[in-house]
Amino acid sequence: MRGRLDKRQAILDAAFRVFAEHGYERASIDAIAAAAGVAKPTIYNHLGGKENLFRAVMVNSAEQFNARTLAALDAFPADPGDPDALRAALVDVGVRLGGCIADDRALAMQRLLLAESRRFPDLFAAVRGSGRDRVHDALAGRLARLAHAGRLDIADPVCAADQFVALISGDLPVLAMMSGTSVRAQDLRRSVESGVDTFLRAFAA
Amino acid sequence: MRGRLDKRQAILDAAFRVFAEHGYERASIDAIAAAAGVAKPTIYNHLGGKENLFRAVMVNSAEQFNARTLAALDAFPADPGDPDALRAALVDVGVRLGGCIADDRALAMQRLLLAESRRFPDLFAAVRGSGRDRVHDALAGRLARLAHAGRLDIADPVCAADQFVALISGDLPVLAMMSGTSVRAQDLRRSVESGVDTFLRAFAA
DNA sequence: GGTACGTTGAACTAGCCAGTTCATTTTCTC
DNA sequence: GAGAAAATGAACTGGCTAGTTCAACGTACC
Repeated sequence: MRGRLDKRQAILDAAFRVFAEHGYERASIDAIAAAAGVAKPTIYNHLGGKENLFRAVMVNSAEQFNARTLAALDAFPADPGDPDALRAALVDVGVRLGGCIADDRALAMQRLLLAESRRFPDLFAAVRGSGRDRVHDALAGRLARLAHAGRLDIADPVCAADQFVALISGDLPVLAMMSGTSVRAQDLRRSVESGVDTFLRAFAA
Repeated sequence: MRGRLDKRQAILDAAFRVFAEHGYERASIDAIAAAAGVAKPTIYNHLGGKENLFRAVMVNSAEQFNARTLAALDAFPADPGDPDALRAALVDVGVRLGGCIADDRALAMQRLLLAESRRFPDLFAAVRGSGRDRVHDALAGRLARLAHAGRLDIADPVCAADQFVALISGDLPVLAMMSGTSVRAQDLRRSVESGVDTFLRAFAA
């Protein structure tokens, strides 16, 4: 590690923006340096080269995304009580979780990971190991607890967790990524509410 | 339209492969020409340039994908009869539909569309207008018919169609795209079966 | 203030690539 | 077979970019 921390962070932030805007190939180091307010050699001093820079940006971004997603699960109720409270609690968690998934930064990150998956196969492992699997495990644990409390009737909590996530977000993230637009809050909320309703029709005890 | 049809098709096929392998930026016209067995100027004669070529490849690919996906819905039963037959029929359709969605070519296409969505915003409209919306509409229509036949209890067929697709595929396609692997048939089948089971727990009459 | 380290702006290099040109060959149609 | 259109291989052009170099300047620490 060399150089000033504030320079390094400015580089990472700027690089994320430029990569998100132009994609890996068309994001030039010159543009990133200008956006970061540093000289081009400074980027090489700190991050070594374009590939390393991209890796650092992606790993950094994934860590933030995962932390936010796990934090969204802190709102998960151990036992919310009656069915109305259960629905409200699941909608709340769904909106929080869906908010993380559908966040513009998260979508930009995912699009970059998808676009560059062939060039950076190691990044998939980093993202999956540190994030998606842990989030789904944590969610499965919470669903199992609700089942144990007699609120849900679930045979396989891991599967139910996967389906909960699939139901609340549907294809909103992919469509937003493709269209280059943001997921609107009302669209997300509607998706979460109908997703939770379907989830409860299937799994409420 | 100039040139020989077989040359044009060879170019489109080869271009798809090279774009899928290397992404838009790193796919060189030289490489595409070599893969197609044509001279570089032939590509310019037929397709005009790299951007037009990419558009033609994507539109062509999306049309094939959409035709296949709509055809998968032809297996949808008007009224399969008893609950076991309904489940079996939905699993069959799910596997067919999921097979289209998770097909390697479809995943490659989607990854390219996602990666290049900012450069080619018009492609999203082409894909959405000709495909995804029609497929979901067709699926909603068939679900509504099952509801009318008293087999399903569905308030909103469009929403139910979206959720059916979300449940059967989950995040298998995205994970496959990110990891650069294929969706395994057994994984897809398991996802479809548990997805259909959840769907029926929620919506069976 | 002196020293060491980090940063800078400008210039450079080598490689890559989309698009173009052209004389020649091939293919197709009559 | 003749003529027109399509295709070819080779070479070229101009633009772009990752990475490098360097003298000079800026910053931090003692």
